[in-house]
Amino acid sequence: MSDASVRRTQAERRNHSEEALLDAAAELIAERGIDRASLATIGGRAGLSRGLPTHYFGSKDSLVAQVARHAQDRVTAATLMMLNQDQHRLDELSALELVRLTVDTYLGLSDHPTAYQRALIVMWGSTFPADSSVDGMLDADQRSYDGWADLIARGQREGSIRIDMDPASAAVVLLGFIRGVAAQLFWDSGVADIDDIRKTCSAWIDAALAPAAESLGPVVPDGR
Amino acid sequence: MSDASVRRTQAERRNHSEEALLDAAAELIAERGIDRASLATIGGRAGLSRGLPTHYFGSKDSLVAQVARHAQDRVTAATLMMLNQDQHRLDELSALELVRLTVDTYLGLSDHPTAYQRALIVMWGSTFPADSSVDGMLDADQRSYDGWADLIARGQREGSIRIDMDPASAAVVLLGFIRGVAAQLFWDSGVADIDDIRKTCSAWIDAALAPAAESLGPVVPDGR
Amino acid sequence: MSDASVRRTQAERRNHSEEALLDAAAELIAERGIDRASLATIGGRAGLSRGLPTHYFGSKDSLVAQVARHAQDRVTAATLMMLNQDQHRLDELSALELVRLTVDTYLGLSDHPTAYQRALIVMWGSTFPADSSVDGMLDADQRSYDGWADLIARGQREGSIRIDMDPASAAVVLLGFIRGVAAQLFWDSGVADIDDIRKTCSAWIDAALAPAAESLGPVVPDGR
Amino acid sequence: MSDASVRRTQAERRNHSEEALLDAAAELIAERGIDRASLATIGGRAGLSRGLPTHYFGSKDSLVAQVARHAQDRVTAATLMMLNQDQHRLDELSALELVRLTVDTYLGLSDHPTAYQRALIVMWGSTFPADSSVDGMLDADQRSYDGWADLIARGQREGSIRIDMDPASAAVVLLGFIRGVAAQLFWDSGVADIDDIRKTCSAWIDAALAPAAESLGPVVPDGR
DNA sequence: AATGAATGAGACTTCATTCAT
DNA sequence: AATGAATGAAGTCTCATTCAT
Repeated sequence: MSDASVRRTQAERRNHSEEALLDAAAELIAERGIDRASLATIGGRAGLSRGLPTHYFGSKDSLVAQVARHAQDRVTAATLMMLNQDQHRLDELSALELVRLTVDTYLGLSDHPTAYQRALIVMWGSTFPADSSVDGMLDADQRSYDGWADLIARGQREGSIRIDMDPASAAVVLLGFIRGVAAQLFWDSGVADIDDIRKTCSAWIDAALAPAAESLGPVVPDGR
Repeated sequence: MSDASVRRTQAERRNHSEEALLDAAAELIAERGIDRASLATIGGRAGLSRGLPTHYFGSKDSLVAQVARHAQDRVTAATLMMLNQDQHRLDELSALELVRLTVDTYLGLSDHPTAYQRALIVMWGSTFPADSSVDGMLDADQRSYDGWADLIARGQREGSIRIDMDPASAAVVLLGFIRGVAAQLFWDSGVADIDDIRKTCSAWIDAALAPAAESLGPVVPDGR
Repeated sequence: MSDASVRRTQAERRNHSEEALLDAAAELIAERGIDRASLATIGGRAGLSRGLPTHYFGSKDSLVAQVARHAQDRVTAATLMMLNQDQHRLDELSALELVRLTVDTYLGLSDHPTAYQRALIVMWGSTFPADSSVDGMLDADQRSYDGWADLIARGQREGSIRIDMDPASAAVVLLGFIRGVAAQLFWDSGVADIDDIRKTCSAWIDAALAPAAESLGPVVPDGR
Repeated sequence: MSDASVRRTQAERRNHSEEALLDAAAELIAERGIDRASLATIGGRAGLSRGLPTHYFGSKDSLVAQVARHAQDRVTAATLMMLNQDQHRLDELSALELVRLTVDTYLGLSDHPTAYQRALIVMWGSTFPADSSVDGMLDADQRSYDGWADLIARGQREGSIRIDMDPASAAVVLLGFIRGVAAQLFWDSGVADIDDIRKTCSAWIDAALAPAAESLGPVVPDGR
């Protein structure tokens, strides 16, 4: 057994090291931000040498891009797993319920967010400067947008989501909403009760997306 | 003497230079982020010397803190001005209307955001890392929270805002929402029509905050 | 067994790999210089693994030394072959004619220099720094000097080369001349016509080495 | 007096430091070659800090380019000075005499070459790799070529240089000759007597450039 | 025998900061 | 008051080399 962990093929060693580096990178990015997470520190945190991150990933940008991809995949997977654990029959849910549950699950994860979740938000924050380009975030973003927009459009077709909204606009708002709230939650969690906030968010989403019969009519009624 | 108008006092010059440095800093932070906006570049952009930022502000952290404060003040002032321009009698508005208008105005500014607005969002993004401390952002944040929470509480008292929400939680969510959407808008503005998004946001806020009669009942109907 | 032709012995494979590595090294040295030709790149260029250069040659210095030796051998061999191809009866030529022909042949090769020729010049250039020691170049240099000095001394004895010159000095000058011109040719070949330059060089050598007086008339007499 | 050296204007300090850095760079390039002369060492050798070279020159390439320019200027100036010291009336010399004297003077300098002279040769050697670009060497080269070609053409017009040579080709060969011999001299000076070599070179140049026939007799006529 | 994983020294560069002018 | 010269820490990246497989 101990043999197995000591004697490994080179491929195994490589895989293990890469994984360790990605994990360490995510942790340090979550802690310090991209710029202040140095490659040397990442190598050290992974229990490896200073030079290995560059050696494997070629450049910091490239490593960061990999972290972004990895993080996205992990978070998506985690969300899906949580959804399934909640014993919902996913295929029976309406699009609206799916949206609400996904967001709720995601924010629920935020209670004890993984390094990758935090890293993802931190990396999002790093894209705010106009000249900044966090490689790999654009792709990921686009995928997210499209996913949400599709889901919303589906909801509109099946009647679970109000139709007086452009799916694209709604996706932008929704994504901003989720990320913005998550960002607040991760770091100001002292400020307010997290379950309270989850409930509030669920209610918001319902109120905002549900076809809402008569409630929406008067919302922006006579004014603007 | 007639000199007075030409030769400004040292205090005036100092004021002017400080202002120029803050402007330049905001611009560069908006463009590159805090870490990549160097003091030398800031001095240069302001048309002043390389050493002046340190000379005036003592340290980069301190300069950044000043930018944060300055930015917050400016953005608040700009929002107020826009609100007044729209010839509303502010004191006649309900708290809900005030929230909606403020957000709408703020996002409207986002169409052509000033350097300070963008800098503010960028600096917000810089606070995401767990260990990060952008001096001056915490204060500002707290002030914002409190302001929104107060406004919401007032709305609840006067009946324009639903009462089944903790004002503190709602403030967190609201602030996350506004900032998150603004962040998306600044950099993905190509993605969707900005007016569409403003409308969507207004509708969301109404839906989320309005007392909403019967709409809330069935939202989270059977359980949670 | 029939295997013999397909399965080469290990010795053969080793030979082949070593050759491939030397070739690749020469190419990369010619392209980038010694310092910037990395062992990994050399392995890759040879179609072999990254670790093989060190494995075979022990160290970079050692590999470079081998390249130097190899290059010298190759270039000498190529020059001899060209001389023979030109169907001269080498043993009938005077020492002066031999010098002239050798130089001319060498510069003729420079029209389409091999990687080894270029590498040799590049390595020569790398010896210019005072502290530099390109292993193996010193030996090679000494051999070259001696060869030229011997040839010149022979010419002086047989009367084809003027006697008011120290053979050693003349060898230094001659070698500097050839290499310097070759270096110019390889990289500034656009500057002037290569055949023109060859002719000029031949004339120079004749003028410089021939026993004066009547020597210049017949130097480039009837032919070339 | 000591005051003067301690209290200097900033411009003086800057100038002094720049000069010191260029000198140190030339020395170290001459000793180790461009690649192995590190900026840190250059700063140290100049009695200044590690970071200053980049701080002033922006990049190593840029520093090297400045060294090249500086070196060329210095060497040219030194050669001219030597020529003048030799109490020749420069304007009375024929072009051929000028060529011979210049080369001779230059090689004479090579007895105790300055750091800049050696650096220049080393940098020339660094241009041999095909992909190499030592910024500023190309310009310098072109200027040298043109200068020599002009001088040769003038000699051909005035009759002191043989006309059966393309000035451009002759310039290439001449430059290769000088540099090649200088390269040999700097580092193999043990090999042969330097005065012998100078004489040999002078004789070569005369033999090669003089208008043939009767020219060779008197070339090294009365002594040297 | 051969591969390539891993290390760590050393290079260039950026930049906040200190200090002389 | 203001400038900018100078420093040195820290970061990214390259690469020869060592070592396990």
